[in-house]
Amino acid sequence: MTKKAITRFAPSPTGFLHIGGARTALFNWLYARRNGGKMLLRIEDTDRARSTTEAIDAILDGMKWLGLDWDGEVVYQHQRADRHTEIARQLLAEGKAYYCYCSPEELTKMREKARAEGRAPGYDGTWRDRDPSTAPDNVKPVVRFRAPDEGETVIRDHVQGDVRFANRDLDDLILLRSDGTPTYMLSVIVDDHDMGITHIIRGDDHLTNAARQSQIYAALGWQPPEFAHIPLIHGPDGAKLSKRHGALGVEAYRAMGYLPEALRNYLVRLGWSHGDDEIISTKQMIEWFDLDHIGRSAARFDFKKLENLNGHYIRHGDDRELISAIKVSLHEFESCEDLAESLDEEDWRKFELAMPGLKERAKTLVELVNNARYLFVKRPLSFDKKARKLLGKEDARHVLERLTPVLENIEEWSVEALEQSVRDFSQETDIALGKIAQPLRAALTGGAVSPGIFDVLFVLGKKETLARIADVGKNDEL
RNA sequence: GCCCCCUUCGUCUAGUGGUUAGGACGCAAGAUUUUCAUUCUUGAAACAGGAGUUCGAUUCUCCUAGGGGGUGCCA
Repeated sequence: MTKKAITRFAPSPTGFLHIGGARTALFNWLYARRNGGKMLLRIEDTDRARSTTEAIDAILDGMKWLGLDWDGEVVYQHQRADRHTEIARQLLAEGKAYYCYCSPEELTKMREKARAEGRAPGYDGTWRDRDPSTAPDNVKPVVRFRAPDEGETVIRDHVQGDVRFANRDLDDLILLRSDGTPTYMLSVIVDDHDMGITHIIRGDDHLTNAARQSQIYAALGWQPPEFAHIPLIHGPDGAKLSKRHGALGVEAYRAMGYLPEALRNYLVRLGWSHGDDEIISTKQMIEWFDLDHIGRSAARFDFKKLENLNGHYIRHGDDRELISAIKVSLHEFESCEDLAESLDEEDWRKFELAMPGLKERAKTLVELVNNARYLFVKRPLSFDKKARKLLGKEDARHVLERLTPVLENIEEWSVEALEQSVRDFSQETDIALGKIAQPLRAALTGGAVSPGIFDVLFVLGKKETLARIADVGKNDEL
């Protein structure tokens, strides 16, 4: 029996969970779930100055919202610093690491010089074999890894294939800073090893690190995990994702009215495929996900496609679940603050009742909520330009007058009965249905666009419907 | 500069040493329709360029161009 996969998602808490991170988390999650394994969560906060608790909260919150749950407790990397330094000392004792007394200024000069001469701009090994007794005593040293200087390091990557690096291009990286704290490069290795990680699935930007890390694994005599470096996500213009395009935190997508399942579906198709399948449920993702079908080129973020997928999941969503999703985030929807404050039990009941008609015509939850406004407005309604135009016509108002008794006489206020009666009225009076429905829509919703008119009638109820129609008759400004 | 990676419709992608190069989003046209949507039908739209290997390359190799990543006492 093969060992169960243990993956990890290891964000650094310097900002929110952006879309690229979310996809990395999703891939790790899917791979673990697919293989009956575990996905661990580790916060890479070794850079204390840049790590914030707000960022940690945002990341955890984002993952929960996306439905990506992790196994076990969250590991905070900086809390394991002692263990990391212990390994650094071991390397030092074995001669696989050494003290370096170069000042930051010297290093900068070194880099500039190398660059000017067209060489690889790494550390030149000044202290690699130098006698520590010649060290200046006013300088606190860093600890550097003694990397092999010849031969090559090859990474067998599940996405990128075999990638070869000449060892002379990889310099002696810093393990321990001059203040004694461990760097990311040391910490990841120790933690991944100690946590029993079997597969590292992370962004392409770590590919070079993988080579450096595998050298350290070798020095330690540890077996490196399997690697899968996934391509980055770019903005619509092909440049690195920035705040201008899609590099928003996942909570921003929630605030824009996207559903987590839509985002998951969109994200999984960005770089990974399963034949021609586009609409993929989470259950299917877990069944199908593999490393072999991850593409090697960067993908651009396309809001239009996300929107389309979101519309699909809204249309096919369960009414009650959609209501819950709206309840959770209504307060953060743009221009919906008023509703977040004012909706009462009865409003929510009507909202759910109207959902079948509403969900057919919204690509985001925000759009859906705004389309539902006619349900909550208080009489007398105000009318938009198109509604005014519709109701401004003499004969349109006349139609409403003639329709009123018909509606008054309806006993059973159901969509079917309503439709039957209005259609009969249309036949008898020889007035086209459109000539009835449009003024009616304007009178009842204040606009020219809405769900099916019989839905509107039904959800509003007899009393409110009649009252809104009557309001139009009394309105002199139309 | 140096190292590494990538390149199929506008976008996400499938695919194969011989295919009318497939799907999806978007776009266009049409049908349905009480508005808007939905739904359905149809259409336009791609193998970056150049060599080579081969009977035959989109597919394999090399080069060029373009794009991306790395190059920190950041992660």
